[in-house]
Amino acid sequence: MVGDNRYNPSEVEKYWYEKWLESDCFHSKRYSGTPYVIVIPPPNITGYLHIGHALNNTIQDILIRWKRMSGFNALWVPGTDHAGIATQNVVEKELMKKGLTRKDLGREEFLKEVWQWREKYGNRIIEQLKRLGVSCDWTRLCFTMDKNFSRAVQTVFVSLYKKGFIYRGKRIINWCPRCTTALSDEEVEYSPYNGSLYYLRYPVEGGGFVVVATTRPETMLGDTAVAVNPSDGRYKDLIGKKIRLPFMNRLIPIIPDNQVDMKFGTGAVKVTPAHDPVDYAIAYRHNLEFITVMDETGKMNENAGIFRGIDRFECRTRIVEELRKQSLIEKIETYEYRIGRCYRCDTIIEPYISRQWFVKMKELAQPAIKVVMEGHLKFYPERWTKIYLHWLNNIQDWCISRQIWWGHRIPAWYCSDKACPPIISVETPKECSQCGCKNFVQDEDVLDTWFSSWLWPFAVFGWPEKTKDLEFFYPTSTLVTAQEILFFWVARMVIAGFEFTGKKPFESVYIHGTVRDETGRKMSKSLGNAIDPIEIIDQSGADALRFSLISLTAFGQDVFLPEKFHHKGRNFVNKIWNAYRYIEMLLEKNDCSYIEIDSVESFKDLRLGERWILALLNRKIVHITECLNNFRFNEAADSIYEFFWHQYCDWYIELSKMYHTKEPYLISRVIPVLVYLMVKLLKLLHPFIPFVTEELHSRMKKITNIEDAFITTSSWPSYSNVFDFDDSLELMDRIKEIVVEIRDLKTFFKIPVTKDLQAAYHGISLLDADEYRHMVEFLSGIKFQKADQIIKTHSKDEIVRSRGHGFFSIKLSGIVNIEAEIERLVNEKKKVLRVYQETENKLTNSAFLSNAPSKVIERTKKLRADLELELNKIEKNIKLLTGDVL
RNA sequence: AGGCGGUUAGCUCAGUCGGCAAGAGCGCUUCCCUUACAAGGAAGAGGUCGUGGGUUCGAUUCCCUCACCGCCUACCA
Repeated sequence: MVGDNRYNPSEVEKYWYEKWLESDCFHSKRYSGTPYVIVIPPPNITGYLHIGHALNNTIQDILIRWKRMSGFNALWVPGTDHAGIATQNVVEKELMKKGLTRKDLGREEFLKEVWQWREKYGNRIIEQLKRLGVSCDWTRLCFTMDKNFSRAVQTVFVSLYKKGFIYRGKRIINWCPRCTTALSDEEVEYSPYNGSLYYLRYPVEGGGFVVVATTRPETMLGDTAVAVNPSDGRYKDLIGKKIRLPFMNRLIPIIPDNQVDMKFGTGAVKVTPAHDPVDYAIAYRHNLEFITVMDETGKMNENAGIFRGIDRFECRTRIVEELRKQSLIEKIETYEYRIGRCYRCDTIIEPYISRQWFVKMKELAQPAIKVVMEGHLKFYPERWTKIYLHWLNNIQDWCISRQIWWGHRIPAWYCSDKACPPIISVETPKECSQCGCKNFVQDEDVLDTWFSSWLWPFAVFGWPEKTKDLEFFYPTSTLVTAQEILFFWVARMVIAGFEFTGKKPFESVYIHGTVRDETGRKMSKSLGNAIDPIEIIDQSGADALRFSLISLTAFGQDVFLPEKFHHKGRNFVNKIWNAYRYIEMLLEKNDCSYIEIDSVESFKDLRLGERWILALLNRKIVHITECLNNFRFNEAADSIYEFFWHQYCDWYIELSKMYHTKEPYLISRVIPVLVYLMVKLLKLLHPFIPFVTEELHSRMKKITNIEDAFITTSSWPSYSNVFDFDDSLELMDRIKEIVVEIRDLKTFFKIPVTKDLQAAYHGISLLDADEYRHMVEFLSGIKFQKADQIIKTHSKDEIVRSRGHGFFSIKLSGIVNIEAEIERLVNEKKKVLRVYQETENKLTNSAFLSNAPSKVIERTKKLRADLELELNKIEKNIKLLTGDVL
């Protein structure tokens, strides 16, 4: 026999991935057939493969392999994302080890460093993806900083600017003092924070105090007003009066504004227009002064008076101390609130006023809303539709400039000498049309990484050029992604799709759940709770990882992974491996070197076992295909698992052992059917566990007439009329029932397996047929004789059982524990009686009879009949055992 | 504050249109190293389907209430 009894994935996986690549198995055809296209959510070049990637990419791979086998011209475009802030952070950290900052190097040198880093590590995650077995077309590997991609980004910027959708303005934005850059609203993550609410006493000019509550006392240095609600009786008289701001000695007005919540704090709020979005809005309405009191690193600046040069949090402490000394602290309450942090470095965000570039989103968003409203772009699960629409309907302007160096530099040019309006163009301008000067400086800032990612579905095909690829492969088919980037990426891609190509970028979006640990936390490196997929692949193989992950992830539901989750797939793959070994062994034993599958001859004059398993295969093919059509991956995976293990292996393979070596039926029918099933099952399994199926397919090729060079480029199984053996399904179920009943009886009475048992049956007409009786005898390990008299001649060493279909008895030479059997029967009777009663109630209920569909009534009637029969038999059995004669 | 998801076996979870004698994997119990597989086989135990109502002939499933867990949005300083 070939191979170890344990499947060893490591060599197999390496071998086949190389083979697939060598043979261009994952290439799409230019340009024929019906395209099915997926673009990968490009992983960040600084990233390592985590379990979330594994799930995301396994799903895509299942879809693409399934579609490829189903005859589509399947294309999966891979790529990576330059991840501006993250990558810059990584490289800066490297520099720091040498005691250098990016500023020491200067922009140009620093970018060289980053490019070098990316050459060295940028494809690390791609290599990890390959280990997962993903079938991307690697000849199309894209990067968001590729030349053509840059061109797409610049083109988009210019186009939007010309249409008036991009503007530059001084606004309050989210500022990360560590990354020293602006962030968009989406790049800020909020989390609970145990802080304090400080009640500050502001002296009113002319006597008295107003108490204001704040969580950030240090911002008081930039206060330019105190606001109260105009309908707040407490403060009516104060409106229009002035406050002398502590430390700054500045007079600031008390103003009325409806946005002030009377119920919160004291109902009076300090207004710091340059450091708070709400205050900014108030200030805008009241024409207040904007005073910035911090610098870009979060230190207090020259406007902070005596606190200049102190870090913002240190300043907070100092100010509170000082105010306390001056009796200007009313009280301090502990207060939990949500605080925004930088999604890249976790630093607390400072709302900060600065000049940035923005995209007006409202109008651009309209087609993206419409397409979903009209049902031309669908989300799976559907509930994301509402969340998507809610965001788009409330969309805010998008801050796209970043004060970093790594990224697409903003194509805005300023005259060196004069303050002309910026010139926006892809190329360096030659001459300013306003002042005629020829010297320009380019805007220092780069664009938000997502400002390039949102072009992904068409930029990967060469847009803005009108390429053949674009024409043929775009729009793409399905986008597979996680909920976290629905706004960041998905919604913006739809917007960009319509704005720049006039088309939706994809037909449907499947949003899978987030992978969490047992306690419900997101898996992340910083939490130290991450399961490393590469480690699992090393140990148990990519197939094991993929199958386990998919099987455990319900449609669109978050998944909580227990520690040994991957054992399910590992054990399953091992089972498949061994089933194959059995077939190979069987062929050897029977001198079969070559099996012609799909030959009409093999499917003639089949017995029950063959008819049954083929009919079941038919059903499975339909069901699994249906599941995949509906993104129900776990259901598909579990369905094949059940069929392969618990039908094919547990019953059909076992049944095949009933035949003697070289028995004609074995050779002419059983072996071909076994092989046929294996061939088809491997195909059904291939999208889920590509490696082991390819390996076994290649082995099958040597012994059968299958011609496909690779399973991955072979065809998906379909329903076959030849196997319309539906009558066999119920019949086989009954045989299985009888077998299980006998096995149970044997276990119950602790009868050794090997013991050659004589048994008799009565009233089970099924067993009158030699074929079926032999099956039961073989599978349950007893020998039958027909004996009508048995139930009348019960003796102590004979045990009688029944279930639905009659009686059988087994003659034992030893002692049987009659009491145990009686107890079991009594319990059984109770159980059956309860259900029988429920059924009876239904069927005597006229409302049920008149309202329920006839199908349900029929089913219920049949159930009642079965239960009644069973009850009778249990009772008779009890009588027999207690010695009552019938 | 609003929205969404969850609550089913000891654990992790399925369960589509309302009708099942409510399922799986792991774990557990008993037996078995029977020549595909001990990462295995056979048999079995284990559930008031979160609470309280409602609709219905019939509810794990639909509606409402509440509780707890989680997530996402939001300008309460």
